[in-house]
Amino acid sequence: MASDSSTNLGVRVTIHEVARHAGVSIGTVSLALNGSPRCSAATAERVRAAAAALNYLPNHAAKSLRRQASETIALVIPDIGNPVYVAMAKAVQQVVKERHYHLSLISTDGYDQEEIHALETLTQRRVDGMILCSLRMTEPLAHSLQHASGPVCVIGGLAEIARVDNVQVNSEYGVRLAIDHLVAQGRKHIAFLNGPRNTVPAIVRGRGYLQALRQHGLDDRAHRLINTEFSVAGGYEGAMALLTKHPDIDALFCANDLIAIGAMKCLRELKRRAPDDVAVVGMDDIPEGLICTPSLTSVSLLARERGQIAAGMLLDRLTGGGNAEVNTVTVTPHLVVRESSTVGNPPGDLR
Amino acid sequence: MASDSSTNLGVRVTIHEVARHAGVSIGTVSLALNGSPRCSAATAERVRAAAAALNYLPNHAAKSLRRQASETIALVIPDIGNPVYVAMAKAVQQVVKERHYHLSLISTDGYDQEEIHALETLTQRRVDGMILCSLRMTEPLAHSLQHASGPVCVIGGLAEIARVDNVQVNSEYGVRLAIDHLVAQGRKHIAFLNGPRNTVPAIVRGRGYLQALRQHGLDDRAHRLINTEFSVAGGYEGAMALLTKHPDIDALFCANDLIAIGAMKCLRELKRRAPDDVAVVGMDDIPEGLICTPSLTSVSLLARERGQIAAGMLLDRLTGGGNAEVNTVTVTPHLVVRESSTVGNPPGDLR
DNA sequence: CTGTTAGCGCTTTCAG
DNA sequence: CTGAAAGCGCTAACAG
Repeated sequence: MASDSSTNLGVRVTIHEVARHAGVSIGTVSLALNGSPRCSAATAERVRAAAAALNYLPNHAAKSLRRQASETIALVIPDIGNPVYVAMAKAVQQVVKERHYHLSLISTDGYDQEEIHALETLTQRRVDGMILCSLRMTEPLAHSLQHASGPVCVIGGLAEIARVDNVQVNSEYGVRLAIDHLVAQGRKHIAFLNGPRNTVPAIVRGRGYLQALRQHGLDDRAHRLINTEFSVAGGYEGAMALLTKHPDIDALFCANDLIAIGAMKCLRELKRRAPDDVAVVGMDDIPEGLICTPSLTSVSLLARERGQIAAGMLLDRLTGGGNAEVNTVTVTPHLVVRESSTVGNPPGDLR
Repeated sequence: MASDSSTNLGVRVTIHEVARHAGVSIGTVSLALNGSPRCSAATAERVRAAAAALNYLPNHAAKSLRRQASETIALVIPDIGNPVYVAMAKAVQQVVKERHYHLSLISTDGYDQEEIHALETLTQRRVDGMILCSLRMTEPLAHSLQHASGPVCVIGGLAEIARVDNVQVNSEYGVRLAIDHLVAQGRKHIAFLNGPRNTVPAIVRGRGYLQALRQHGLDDRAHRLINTEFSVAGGYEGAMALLTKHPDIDALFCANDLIAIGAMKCLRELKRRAPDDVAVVGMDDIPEGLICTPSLTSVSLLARERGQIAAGMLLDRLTGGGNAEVNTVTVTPHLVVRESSTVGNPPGDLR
C-alpha cells in the first residue's frame, strides 16, 4: 500500500532509485537506458527491468539542460483556423514522430510579434529547430531569423532576404493555371480576390494575376483586383464590393479557398449562380472545398508536401546529416477542377 | 564585427555574462530579473539594462529543472482536423497566454496510446498540468489519470471513473433540444447518425436520442440509429446506408457537424432535398455549418466556453488558488436554428 | 541589499 | 565494463 509499483503517485522516480534498485551506479543506468554498447547486456537488461518496475521516466528538463537539446521542433503557422495549415501540421507531425522528435505547434493568429517571440523559444532552448510559415516576412523578422540560435526552415515567404533553408511553391505558376483554366472556360472578366496587401503571398499572387491577364490579351488594369483578409468573412466582403462595382464579372479567382468560400456565400445572396453566372476558383485545395455547393475548383499548393519536406530538411540538419549550404526546394502546384468553374460538364471525380 | 550587441549569433548568453556586465553576482541577477523586492531598484535597473544589451534570454531547461515547473500546460484533443477542437484550443490558448503560461497542443488522432503517452509528458516534467479531452475514457486511461504526477482537468468523458477536475456539457439535454425541434417541425421518422460505438459521447447521445423519441411517443426501437466515424466521410457513408435502408426517414440528427455535413453531401447525391425532404441537425456548431448549403442547424456544445473554463480551473490549481476537492462544472447546450431544418421559414439571422 | 553556494536530474568524461 | 565526479544554467537558502 505504501507503494504501488504499477504507478508513481506524484513521487517522481529518478535515475538514483533505478540505480539502487538495479544495484548499479547512476552512470551505468544512464548508459544502459541510452543503449550504449559500453555496458554488458546483462546489466542493461537488469537496469531496464528496474526502470520498468519503478515506472521510471527521464526528467526532460535535466536531460535537455545537460544535452543542450530538447528533441523538439516548433512549427509556426499563421492561423490554426485555416485547414490548409492543419494539413501542413499533420504532415509535419508525422515526420517528426517517425524520427522520434516532438512537435510544438504555434499559431501566430496574425500577430507579427508572435513570430519573433516564437524565435525566442529557440534561444531559450525549448526547441532545437523551427519551421516558420509566415505571411509577412518583415525586415525585423528576417533579421531575427538570420541570427536565430538554431536552425530554421522557412516555408513560403521571401527567403531571399534571409539566407536560410526554405521550401517554396511556385504560386505564380499556380495563378497561371487558374487563369488559363478560366479563360479556357470562356471567361472574359476575371476578378481577383487577393489577400492582404502587406503579405508576401498576396504580393506574388497579385503579380501573377496581372501577368496572366496580359498574356491572354485581357485588360490588366487591375481594376477588378481587391485586397481582403485570408478568411471566409474577407471573401464575402470582398466579393460583395467587387460584384456591386463591376456587375460584368464572370469569374472570381481567389487567393485562397477560405476567400473563395466566402465569395460563394456572397454569390448565393446576390442570386448569382456559380458557376453559370460567375465561375469561382480558389487556392490551397482544402477539404472544405468538397463540402460546399458547388464544390470548389482550386489550385493545390501542396501544403502537406511542403510540410513534409521542410520537416525532413530541418531534422536532417539537426541530426547531423545536414550539409553546410542553404537548401531550397520548390514544388509545383496543380489545378483540381471541380464544379465551381465548369458549367455543363462537371468533372466526374469529386473524390 | 566580432560581436553584434543587438543579437546573439548562436553564442548563448547566460546569467553569468549578465552578472559580469552589470558588475554584480549571478544571484543578484536572478533576483533582479525575477522582480524580487529584495534588490534595490537601481541595481535591478542596471541588471535589466545589461540583460537587454546582451539579448539575454533565460535557459528554459535550467529554470524548469530548478523550479520543478515548466510554466507550460498541455491540451490533448482527439482531432485537430475537427474545427470544434480548434475553437476549443483557441479559447485555451487565450487564457493560457493571459496568465503567462505556454500551451502545448497535442492531437491524438484516434490513437488511444497517444493519450497515455501525453500523460507521460506530465511525469517527464515537460508540462505542469494537462487538459484532456478524450473520446474514449477507457479503464487504463482513467487509471493513468488518477495517478498522474500533476493536475489534470478533463473535458467531457466519463469523469465518474476518475476523480479529477472536469468540465462537462449536458449533451443529453442537447440531444433533447434537437429532437424537440425536429418534432416541432413535424418530422416523424427521425434517424440518428451517431459516432463510434466505443466512444463516450456516442454512448451518451445514443441514450439521449432513444429517451427523447420515447418522450415524444415515437418508435424507439433504434432501428434508425447507426454508428459511424465522427467525420465527413463517416457521415456520408452512414447516411447512405440509413437512407437506402429506410426511405421513409424525414430527419437526420447527427452526433456532430462533420457527420451532418457528410450526410448533406449524401442527400445531394441521392437527390433528396434538405430540409424539404430530409431535415438535418448536427452538434458542435462549427463555422463550417454556415458555409454549407443549406446552412446547418446545430446544437452548440460550447466548446469555446468549456476550453476557457477548463484552462482557468487548471491554472488556478497550478498557481495555488486551487482548493482541495475535485471541481466540476457543467454547461448547458443551446440550439442554433438555421436552414437545414426549417422549411418555408428560414431564420433571418445567419450571422 | 548583495554574494556565495548547494543542488535540481541527467550525461559524460575520466579512472579504475 | 562500471563507478565517481564534474557540470549544464538557474534559483533559493543562507551568510554577510
